[in-house]
Amino acid sequence: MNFIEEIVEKDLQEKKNDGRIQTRFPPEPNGYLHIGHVKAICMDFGIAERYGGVCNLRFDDTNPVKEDTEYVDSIKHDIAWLGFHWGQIYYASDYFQQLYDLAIQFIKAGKAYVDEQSAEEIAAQKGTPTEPGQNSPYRDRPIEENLRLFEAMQAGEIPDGKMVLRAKIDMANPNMHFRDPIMYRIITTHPHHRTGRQWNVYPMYDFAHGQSDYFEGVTHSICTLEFVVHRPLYDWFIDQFVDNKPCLSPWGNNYRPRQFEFNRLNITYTVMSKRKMLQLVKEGLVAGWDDPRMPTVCGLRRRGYTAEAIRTFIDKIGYTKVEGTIDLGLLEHTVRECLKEKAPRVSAIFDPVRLVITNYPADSKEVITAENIDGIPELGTRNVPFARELWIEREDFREDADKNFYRLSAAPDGREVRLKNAYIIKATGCKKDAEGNVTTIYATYDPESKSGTEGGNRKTKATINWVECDSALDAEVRLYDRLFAVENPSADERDFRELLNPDSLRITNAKVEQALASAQPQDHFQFLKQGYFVVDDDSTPEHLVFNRTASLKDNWQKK
RNA sequence: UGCUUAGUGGUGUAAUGGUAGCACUACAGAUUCUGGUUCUGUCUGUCUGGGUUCGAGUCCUGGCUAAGCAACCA
Repeated sequence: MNFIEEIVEKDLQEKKNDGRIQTRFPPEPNGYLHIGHVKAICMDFGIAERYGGVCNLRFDDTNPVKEDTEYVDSIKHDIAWLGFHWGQIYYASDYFQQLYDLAIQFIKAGKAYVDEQSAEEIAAQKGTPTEPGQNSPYRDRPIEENLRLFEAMQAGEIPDGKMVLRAKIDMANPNMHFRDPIMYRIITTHPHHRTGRQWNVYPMYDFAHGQSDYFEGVTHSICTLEFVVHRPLYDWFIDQFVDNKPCLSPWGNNYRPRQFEFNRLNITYTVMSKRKMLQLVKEGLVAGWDDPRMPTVCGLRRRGYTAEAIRTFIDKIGYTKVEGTIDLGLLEHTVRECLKEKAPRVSAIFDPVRLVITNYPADSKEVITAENIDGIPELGTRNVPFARELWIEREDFREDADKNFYRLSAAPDGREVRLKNAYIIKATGCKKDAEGNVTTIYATYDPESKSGTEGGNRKTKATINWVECDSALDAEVRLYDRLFAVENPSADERDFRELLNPDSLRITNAKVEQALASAQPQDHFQFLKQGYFVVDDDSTPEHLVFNRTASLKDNWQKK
């Protein structure tokens, strides 16, 4: 149980807010969801699910300069894909009229004023964390004038940037957010994606978020740690009108939303900033928001991460107030765990070299029945053609092998190697081209050693995989690796674009077994000894494309 | 030199005054028709000084360190 759940259980026991639990997930529709958002999603939706409450989806669309419906659609799609269910869909823009009316109330109560200074002047007066700020010369403007000017702002009579509405609080407050925060600014350059040109003034986050929570009846407004300093202001704004009669919330005068904060997610070798992701996309450093190297939900999905794996990962890392960085290795471990009992095993040869079994009849062919996953017969079987000529991995053969090399070799120790699901063979020699590269390997097989038969029970030091030459299919294989070359790109003083891993994508071709002809996008496979792969969205039966989700652990290569 | 938040193995997370545990990583061994998987074992930890207490990771107090906060972003 994490600390938020403890708070919720205590609130439930104390019957706070009539024992009601309501959360919200409040994305700004200005980018695609990433795995950091998933942590928040699992919290917001998870709390509601576990404690009999509801979690609504609320788009925090108070800045038309950055926001777009493109993002609204992708956000909804990604949440649903993750397996969560929202109650209602709301938009902060649903409350523009209520917020405007509320702002008028603030003005009438002498708690807000229209400032005509430039952004620079306001910033200069704000002071610093260690020095108090100074009052604006417009701070004590008469209420009637404030009212008239605010209405003029909304009427479109004032150009962008010429006036703002500020709360009149305390320019010397040690919390910078209390130094007369801006409540409203004028934006006429961009139409709003939902309200069009209806509004010329838009509320700032601090004046929109808490009030929206309040209008909706949110009980636990859960967010990340950078909002801790905003919490007193969140409470202050609500304090100013919470006792109004009639009550501005349908939930009554005893209801009160509360904000709680947890640590955001950081992962090694990646960035979790929407701004940086947008830059990678715009500058073509990745192929798009759904590039399989991106930490976005759509990127992870295209990479082959399952919703289950992502949710399990979030579950493992927990929620605290400690800011840290999670090992990318844990995410990879989680997806391997998830896929290992789901992904059918198939052969794919990345660097093929021909193997000829000289004592196997040239005109003969057989079909081997292989379990999709060894030891899990419920997952079915597939047919694998076998014949005299096979593709095997170049690195599975060495002319001169030492004792640490278990695989195929014509070395005089007479070693035997098993062909996965088939026969035991022994190398007899090889042919090389003028440069000395092996072009063909020759071997003999033991006809009595077929897998599943009595004679096949013999132990071999190694098993290698193969694809029969005639029936093999060609496939494009995209080998993805970590996006960044350094563990913590955000902490590096260099520009983050200089820190990209030059080997984050390697494209190669492979010979794959016939059974993959019918593979559909998003189908998961394990290429034996290579790793987990997923069929790319661009894949077609004529041009198969596989993305590497994660490699297999390899204790041998490491040495 | 302000306000806020936080310091438990390499990483993340438990222990709510009573044996510092779990997961990942690393290493070693066993098993294996994937050098995968599985199993077993090992290494490594309470930021620091003082105090309260029979007993402190936990409570009190001083210090140190880190992060966030000065957008007409959210």
